[in-house]
Amino acid sequence: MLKSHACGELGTEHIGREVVLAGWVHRRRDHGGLIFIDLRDHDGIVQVVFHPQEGPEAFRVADAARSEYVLQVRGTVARRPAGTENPNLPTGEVEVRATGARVLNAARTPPFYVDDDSDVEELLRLKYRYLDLRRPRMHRNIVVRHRLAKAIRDFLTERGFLEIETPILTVPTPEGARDFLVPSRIHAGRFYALPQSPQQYKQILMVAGFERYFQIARCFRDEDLRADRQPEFTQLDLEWSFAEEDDILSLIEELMVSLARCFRPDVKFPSPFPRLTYEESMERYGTDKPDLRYGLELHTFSDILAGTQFGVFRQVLAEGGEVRGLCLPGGAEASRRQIDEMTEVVKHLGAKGLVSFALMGEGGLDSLAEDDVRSPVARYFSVEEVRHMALRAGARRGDLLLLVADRPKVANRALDGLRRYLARRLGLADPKTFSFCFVVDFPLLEWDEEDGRWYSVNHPFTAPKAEDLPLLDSDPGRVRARAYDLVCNGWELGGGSIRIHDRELQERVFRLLGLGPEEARASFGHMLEAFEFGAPPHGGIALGFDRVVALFCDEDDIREVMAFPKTKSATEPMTGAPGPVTDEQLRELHLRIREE
RNA sequence: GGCCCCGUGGUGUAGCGGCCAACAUGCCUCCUUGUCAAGGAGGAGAGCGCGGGUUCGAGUCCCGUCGGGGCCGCCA
Repeated sequence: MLKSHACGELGTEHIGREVVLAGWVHRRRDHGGLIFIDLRDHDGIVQVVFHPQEGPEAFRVADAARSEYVLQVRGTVARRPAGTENPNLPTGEVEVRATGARVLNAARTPPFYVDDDSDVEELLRLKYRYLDLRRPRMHRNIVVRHRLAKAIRDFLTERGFLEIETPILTVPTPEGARDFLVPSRIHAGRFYALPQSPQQYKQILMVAGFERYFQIARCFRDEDLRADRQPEFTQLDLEWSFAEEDDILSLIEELMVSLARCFRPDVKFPSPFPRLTYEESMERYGTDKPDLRYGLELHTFSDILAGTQFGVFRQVLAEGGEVRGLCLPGGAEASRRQIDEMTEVVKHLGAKGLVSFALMGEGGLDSLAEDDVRSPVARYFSVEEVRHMALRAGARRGDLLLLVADRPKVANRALDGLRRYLARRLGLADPKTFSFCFVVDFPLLEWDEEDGRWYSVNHPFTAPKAEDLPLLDSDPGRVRARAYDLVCNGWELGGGSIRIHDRELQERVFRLLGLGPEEARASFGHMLEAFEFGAPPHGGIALGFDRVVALFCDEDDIREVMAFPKTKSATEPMTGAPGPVTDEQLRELHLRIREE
C-alpha cells in the first residue's frame, strides 16, 4: 500500500504518529516560506503543512504541486498550534507535518472546481463525471447508496428473502413501456428486450417454490426522461408467496422505518404509515402521489354551483366537468401579480384559467357581505355560493379560494400542480419530514379513448379485489385492484400488487385487455403454463431504489445519486453513448439503417 | 409529439441595438512562515453554440438548427 492511513480518519488519537498519506491536492495555500495543502482522499480531507526546514524535499514537491495532483506524503500527525484549529473540518484539530512527499501523478487544470459549492452545467459535469464524483457531496451520495443497498440486503436476508438474479436479455412484451431491444445475431430478425422489471421472472420464481425473493435489479425503459426517471434505473424488486396486502405493506413499512432510523435520525415520519385509497387521494390531492407534509387540500364545489350564473362554470358542469379548488390560508392579500403567476401554473397544466375569491373583512363567515368578496368575477356569484364554498374548504376571512373548472382529469392535474407550486413558494414542505403513505385500491383498468380499449393500470397480472369481481364484465372501470403504492413527499417510491395465480381469472383479464387466447399464449404462454403447475398465491412490490437513495440523500434528482447517469436526451457525454456501429456489425445482426 | 427556460474568457455570471465585451473565480509570474474560499501586486485568456436574416450598425431583434435543463404527453 502506498498509504498507511486515510486522510479523513486522522484525529487527536493519532498525534505523534508517523503516517504515510496518498490523495489529491484539494487546495493549496502558499505562504512563500510555508505551504499548506489540504489533501483529499476517499475518506476525507486533512491539512498537510510543508516547512522548508522540516522537509526540504517535501517543500519542493508542495511548491510544484497544483490542484488535483496526486501526492504521497510522509509526515507526523501533530496537534495544531492553539488558535489555528479548523472547526469546519472533521480532522481540524490536527495537521500532518510533512517530512517527505512525492508526486504520484500530475493533473491538468480541472475544467471546474472540485467543490460542493461550484454550480456547474450538467453537460460538463457528466462529461467529466470522474471529477464531478470527487466532489464531497457526490462522493458521499454514492457511499450512502451502497450502504442503503447493504442495509436492504441485510434486512431482507434476515427475514428469509433470497436474492436471485434474473436475465438481462429477455423477451419483448406488448404491454407497458417501450422496450430497449437487442438484435439477435444467431436468430435473424429476432430481438431480445432488456427487462422493464423482472416482473415475470419473479412470479415464475414463486411457482418454483422459492417463496421469498428479492433483487436489487437494473431495469430499462425507453421513455422520455425526468428528474426522477432515467432510461436505466435500479429497483428493489420483491415477491412473496402466500402473502397478502398487509404482509407486504408491513414489511415495506418496517424496512423504510429501519432505514430512516439508521440513515436519517434527524427526520420525522408518521407511524404507522397512513393508508389512503386511490379515490381518496385523487379527491383530496388530485394525484396518486400526494405530498402529505402540508395541507392545501382540494375540494369539489360542483354541487354548490349547480345553478351558477357564471357561464364558464355552467358550461363545464353541463359537459360533465367539475369545479374544484383549494383554500390558500392568509392568501387574501395576494397581489394581482401573484395570482397571475398561479394562473400561469394551472394554464401550463391544461386548465383554461383560475378563478380566485379573496375573503376580506373581519368576523365569521355568517356576516360575509358582498363587499367582502374580492374576485374578478364576483358579480356572477352570490354571497351564499361563496360562503358555502368557503365553509366546505374550511376557509376563513383573510383566505383565498382558488378554483379550476374542467374535466376531472385536467382539474386534478392543474390543482395538484398549483398545490405543489404554492407549497414550494411558501416553503410549506418541511425537509426534515418523510411523509410516507400507502395509496391502495387502485383501479384495475383504465379506458384509453384513443385506442378504444382497456389498459392495465398496473400490469396484467394484478389481481382484482374479490368483492369487485362481479363488475369485471359489467363495469370494468369500477373494478379495484389489489394494488398499492408507497409514496413519500410527493414521490412515488414504488408499487406492487397481489397477483393473479388462477389461470382462468388471468385469461378473463387478458380478454378484457383485448388479448385473445392466441395472443395471450404468444406473449405470456410461459406464465399461463407455469400457473397450471401449482402456482402459490403471491404478491410483491418494487421500489425505485434511485428514488429511495435520493430521498435519503436529500437530493431532488436521481442523477445526483447515480454514478453515471444519462442526460435528458438519453446520452452519456463521457463515453458518447449511444454510439455508431460498423456496417460489419450491422450485417452480423441482420440490420440495415433506414434513411429517413 | 407539445409548451417553457438557458447557451458570452477554463468555470459561474453581467451586458438586452452603437466607445477597445464587464465582474468574480480559476490559470500564469512575482512577493508572502499559520493559513484554511489565505493575502498582496501584475499578466494572459472570450468576440458572445452554429447557420441565415433585419439594420448604417447585432451577445443584444427575428427565423432555423444543435446542445443542456424544467414541465405536459409518455412512463403496464
